[in-house]
Amino acid sequence: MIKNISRAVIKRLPKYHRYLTELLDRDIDKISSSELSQHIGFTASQIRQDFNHFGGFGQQGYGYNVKSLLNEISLILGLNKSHNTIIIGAGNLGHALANSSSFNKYGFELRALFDINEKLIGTHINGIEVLSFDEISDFIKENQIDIAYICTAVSSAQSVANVLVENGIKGIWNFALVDLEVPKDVIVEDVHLIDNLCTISYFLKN
Amino acid sequence: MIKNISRAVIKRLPKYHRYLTELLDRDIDKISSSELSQHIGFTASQIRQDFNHFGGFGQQGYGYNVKSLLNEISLILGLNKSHNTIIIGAGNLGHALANSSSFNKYGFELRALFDINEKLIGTHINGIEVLSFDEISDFIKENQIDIAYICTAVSSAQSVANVLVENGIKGIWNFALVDLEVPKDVIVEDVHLIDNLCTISYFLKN
DNA sequence: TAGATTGTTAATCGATTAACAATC
DNA sequence: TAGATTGTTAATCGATTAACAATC
Repeated sequence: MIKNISRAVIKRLPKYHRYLTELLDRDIDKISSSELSQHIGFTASQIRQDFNHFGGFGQQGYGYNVKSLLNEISLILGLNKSHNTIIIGAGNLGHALANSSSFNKYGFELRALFDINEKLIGTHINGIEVLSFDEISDFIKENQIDIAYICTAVSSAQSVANVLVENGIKGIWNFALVDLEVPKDVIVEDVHLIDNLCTISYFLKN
Repeated sequence: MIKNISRAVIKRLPKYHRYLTELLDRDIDKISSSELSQHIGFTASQIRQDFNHFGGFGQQGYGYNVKSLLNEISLILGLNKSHNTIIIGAGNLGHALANSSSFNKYGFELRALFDINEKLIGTHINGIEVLSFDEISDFIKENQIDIAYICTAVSSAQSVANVLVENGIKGIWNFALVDLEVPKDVIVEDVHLIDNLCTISYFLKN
């Protein structure tokens, strides 16, 4: 994809993906932008614009073929191939993420967890081993890891990120409440959960 | 607040809050929009616009007083008073959220977890009891619960939401991968974690 | 008073929506 | 061919940025 697609568009793609998967499961093979609009909540116009950023996937007078549209969106999102992932920090959150089955369905395959706590090292979570953080460099290289989830305390998140970057990790999913500094070719997605609660709190008042 | 403030503005407030708290901890009592801009990454112009949606908190020629600005933002977000919360679903994710200490710091106080699994009922997580889902109506009324976190499977999320709504809950933090249908006076914030991974996957390709 | 920085208006930019010609 | 619905251009809307007068 050479064109610069806005982040807003990209953020809508997973929702399309999810709903189209559901349609496919229900053996529905055709959908129009207006039908999609009713179910998904975006306007039909926006839906057509979104798809046309990547080329026309539909057919005039007919609509979109569910299977091929889903396939195109999977390709755009890079979900056609699987990703090897690791978790750094095997605390409660690391545990929860390691146990999440839905990531596997999308091809995000957890290869290891890492921690510095001796008591955790060597244990298994959902069949995946917790390794010593000291081994992370070798592990990343040997296992072609694409994406790392940072589930550590705030105090160690940046130094963990540095190690990840040094070892060539290009995708970081950061759960620590800190803005990581990384080279700009490294993708960081932050999940600052407390921000969500603040939003709820704001709207409860209003 | 009568004016309709855009969601984009609200979503930036927690970041201001976080950075101002840090400044306060470092005993810095004054900051200008341009200094704030350097640290936080938004433009100085946007920062001033953001604050002026709620009234002028600064002083010309001086800047903003950290303490009073932080106080104003706390008030806007409704963080001056605490919120009673509950978690529905005491699985891995429920566990992780129950153990998160940062929510307490912002005044979100967990009062109970609920589950239907007999083995979990009666146990404690981080000192908070897991109760039977059957008791939820009484509990919500007796404990003035404001916000509920849905950490159940997709299949039960909507029915859980229905029960919450019936019992007057106005704020729902939904971790299940489903779009809940609720009356429009109920605030729902979704955390669809897989969407984040899809975004990372997209940008890794590009 | 002079310098600094806000508050606020105007200009720009980008995203969404509307409209309709193209075409299946 | 007639009807339906896309692809695409144009219009609108909203959010961000720039500029500067107000004022501490």
